[in-house]
Amino acid sequence: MQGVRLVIARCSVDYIGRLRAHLPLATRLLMVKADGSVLIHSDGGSYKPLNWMSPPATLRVTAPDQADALLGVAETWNVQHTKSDDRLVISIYEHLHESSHDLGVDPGLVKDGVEADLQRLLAEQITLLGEGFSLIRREYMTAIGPVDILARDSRGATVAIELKRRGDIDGVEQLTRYLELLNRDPLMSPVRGVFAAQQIKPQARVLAQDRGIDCLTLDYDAMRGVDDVDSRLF
Amino acid sequence: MQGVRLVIARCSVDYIGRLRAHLPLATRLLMVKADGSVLIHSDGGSYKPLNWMSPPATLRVTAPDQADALLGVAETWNVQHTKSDDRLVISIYEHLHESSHDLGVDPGLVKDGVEADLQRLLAEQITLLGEGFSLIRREYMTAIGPVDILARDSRGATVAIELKRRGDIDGVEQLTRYLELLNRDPLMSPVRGVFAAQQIKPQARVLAQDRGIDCLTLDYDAMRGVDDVDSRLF
DNA sequence: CGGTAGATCTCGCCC
DNA sequence: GGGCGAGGTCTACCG
Repeated sequence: MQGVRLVIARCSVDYIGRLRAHLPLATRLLMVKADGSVLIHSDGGSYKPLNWMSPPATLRVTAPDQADALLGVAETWNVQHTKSDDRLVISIYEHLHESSHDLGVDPGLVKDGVEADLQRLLAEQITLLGEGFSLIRREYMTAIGPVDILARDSRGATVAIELKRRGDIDGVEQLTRYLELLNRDPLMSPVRGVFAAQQIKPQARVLAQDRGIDCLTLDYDAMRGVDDVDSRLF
Repeated sequence: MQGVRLVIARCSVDYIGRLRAHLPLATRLLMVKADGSVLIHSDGGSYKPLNWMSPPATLRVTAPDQADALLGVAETWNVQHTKSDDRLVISIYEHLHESSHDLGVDPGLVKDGVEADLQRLLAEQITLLGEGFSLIRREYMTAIGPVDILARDSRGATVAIELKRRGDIDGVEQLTRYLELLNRDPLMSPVRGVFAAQQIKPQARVLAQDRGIDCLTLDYDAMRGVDDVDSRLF
């Protein structure tokens, strides 16, 4: 099968899998995609459906059992995830609308301004950290994960930089773990830390200060302005 | 306006807000909800739309400017978030299908098996932690957040329990912060920690052990089996 | 309103 | 496939 199928129906829904969830009888939009995934939307909420089944899955439509038939169920949709025990059971009481549409393959979303872009720009403009700074490398791998940026300051000391769009307490914990590890290496030690983000929350700033970590607030628009115009995505 | 509007159209999309994102020309499903929110779905992916605008928002349809008109744009949708500068611009090249449906208010999802349920069960079955354990209280508030469960062991010592469905390294960090704080209170100290989860990842277990935190794996189905049948949701 | 933490998180990368 | 981190995270809850 190909394309997306749209159904408006009065239905109730039960999900059994990582947890259990139930939707009482109401009119909803059911979206069935080609990969067997199903989304159940109401009029409202955000982009997250009320309930759903992730792909890959298979939809099997059956007649309701006698008990359900007596309650007014017209047909039962069994949506079974292909790789797990996750299951969605949709009881259709009334079919109000139905249509199918072939959309074709989507070229996909192009993003600009995510953490990776910020990292690229800061690596290019490493002297934002201070005069005489030089880049050692981005995504410096360690046993417990990658350090966003490793640099050298004007006196030759190593600096580990943790980069966030929004600087939260978790980011400080993350950088702390990296610093602990890096400072165990006598060839690397002493390594100091810089917590750089577009916005740093007060509590994160306090925790960073408490641990001797410097904070740096970044202006993405200004950094992008410095960047070569040709390298922009659009 | 009321109800959900479904449009199949050849379109391109630009989002400008917390970041920038672009969708090249392709055929997609546009879902416009009563609160002005818009979802842009392709045939594939999971429940997350390719692009979207969260409510509350307003949709304003205009004629394309001359440049866009020459490129084949039939109409331009401006979706403006009501409370921020977030904006979605949808360029409609071809309207392939259109329908509107009144869904009414949804009664909403009923869940069973989330962390709150696990917490309630563990509080009721506190001796799962060991013989002679007694509950002090759930959601014990501190300045840095709530401790999931505070209990007393058979020797009268205080135990802080951090509960997760999936025990990750972050949960151990979280519990460590709580223990640090609680142990600063001489009336409370010494407080030891227990990290309880349905599944505990190896790295989290190692970190917990390193910090003198006990780990406990929980069997939700067994715990629910012990629970009074009448208290179940469905 | 900000801070904290959960989520059927989803998504993407890299080992 | 598992582990790890980002996300326009979103969402609920509590101060």
